[in-house]
Amino acid sequence: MSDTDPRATRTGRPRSIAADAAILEATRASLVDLGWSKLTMSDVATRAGVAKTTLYRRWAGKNELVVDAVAVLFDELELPDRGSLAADVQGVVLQFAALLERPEARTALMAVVAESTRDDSLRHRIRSAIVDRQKRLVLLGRERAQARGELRYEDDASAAARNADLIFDVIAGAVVHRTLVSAEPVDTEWASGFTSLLLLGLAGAQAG
Amino acid sequence: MSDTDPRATRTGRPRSIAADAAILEATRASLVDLGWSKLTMSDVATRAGVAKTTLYRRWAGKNELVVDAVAVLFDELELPDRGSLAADVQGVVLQFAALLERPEARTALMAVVAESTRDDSLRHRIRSAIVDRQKRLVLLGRERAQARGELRYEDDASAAARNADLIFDVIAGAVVHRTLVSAEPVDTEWASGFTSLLLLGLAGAQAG
DNA sequence: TTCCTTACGCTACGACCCGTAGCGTAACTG
DNA sequence: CAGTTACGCTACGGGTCGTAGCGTAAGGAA
Repeated sequence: MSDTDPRATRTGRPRSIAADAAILEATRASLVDLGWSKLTMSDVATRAGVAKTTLYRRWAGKNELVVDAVAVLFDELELPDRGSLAADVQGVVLQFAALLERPEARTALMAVVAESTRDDSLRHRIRSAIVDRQKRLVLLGRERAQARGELRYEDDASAAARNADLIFDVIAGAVVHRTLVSAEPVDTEWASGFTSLLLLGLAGAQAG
Repeated sequence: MSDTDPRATRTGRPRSIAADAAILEATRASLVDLGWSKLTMSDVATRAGVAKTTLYRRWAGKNELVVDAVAVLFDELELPDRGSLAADVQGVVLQFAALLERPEARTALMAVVAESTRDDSLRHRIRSAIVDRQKRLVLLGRERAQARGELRYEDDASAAARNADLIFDVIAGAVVHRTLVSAEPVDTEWASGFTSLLLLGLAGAQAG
């Protein structure tokens, strides 16, 4: 979570896992109250009832701390089988949108992505802690659609992977852009319009 | 640009427009060298050969300054008629992607969007300075496609507006997400795959 | 238990940036 | 000319950063 994690039987006093939980919780609370830019390490430490030095012993800085604090929110994402590809897409869109409604996610997500443009290790951390958690849903949804006969099984494995990446960027990108850039709500109506656009395409959606 | 702009014949020494240009140029340079998080007002002032107080006389802070500094990059966006809707979409995707290749845009865009989640006035500034510049292209592209007969003219004006907004979020969102979150290049191949997905839909693109 | 090792809380610190006030000077208007 | 506004410069209090140093707490090993 915080550092290299050699769970080998180490000697000495172990790190308090209660402190870990308290710090991440305090980080989310601080994000809600202050937002990304005004969040400070001192404030988080105070809220968590922990010394500031303890934070720096576990996280390199604000970026890494916030990524870990927000990552757990993405564990909530699920993809129950709603019976059809369209229903599954719409469901995941609304679920992701609900996540972006949370102020701690809104203010933190774009900020850490912005930082990651100049920090490779941060980008990898975001990928494994957040992005991969979302991409699972795309792969799962495709499998189901293929099993239902709604999508073909693809021959070329690398082409299939590229396609999954494409669809992931389209879905996640559209929801994020709608929510944070256009600052308009992702309601059922929008999700339904987006779904039919994704499934039928521009001309097809207009006809149907 | 910087403030309320009552171009009424004002008395006193006028603001140096040369300083404006130097400041915005210095801001972009500082973004390239330092990135968003390490950019400081003092640094920009020094680069521009201007007193720090001059910056604060024109911009409320780092957020507003960077938005204005980056906004001009979006003036480059154009939509030459490439003969078909598909070609126009692919063209605008590649053009937007090229813009996001510039380090000053990469590091600044997501950062100011993140800040805008807690600052309404900043959000409005981004909308008028950046977002609207992009949305023009969508409207223009749709007009052309309708003139070509590739898309229907829509009866309901509000539904048409919602549809344009949807398409805008899908295109811009996908490119941004691919570039900054997935951190993969938007090359001709990806743009072509995205275009056929957008036009034909999931099933259609797979068949074709 | 006693030693060894590591984590913790606390304090203090230099470095840096923020945003503003105050001043004298420069530039333009009527 | 006088009046008005912008500019450069300096200085300041307030805040955050990230680290060092210390004594203490909590585990494992002999």
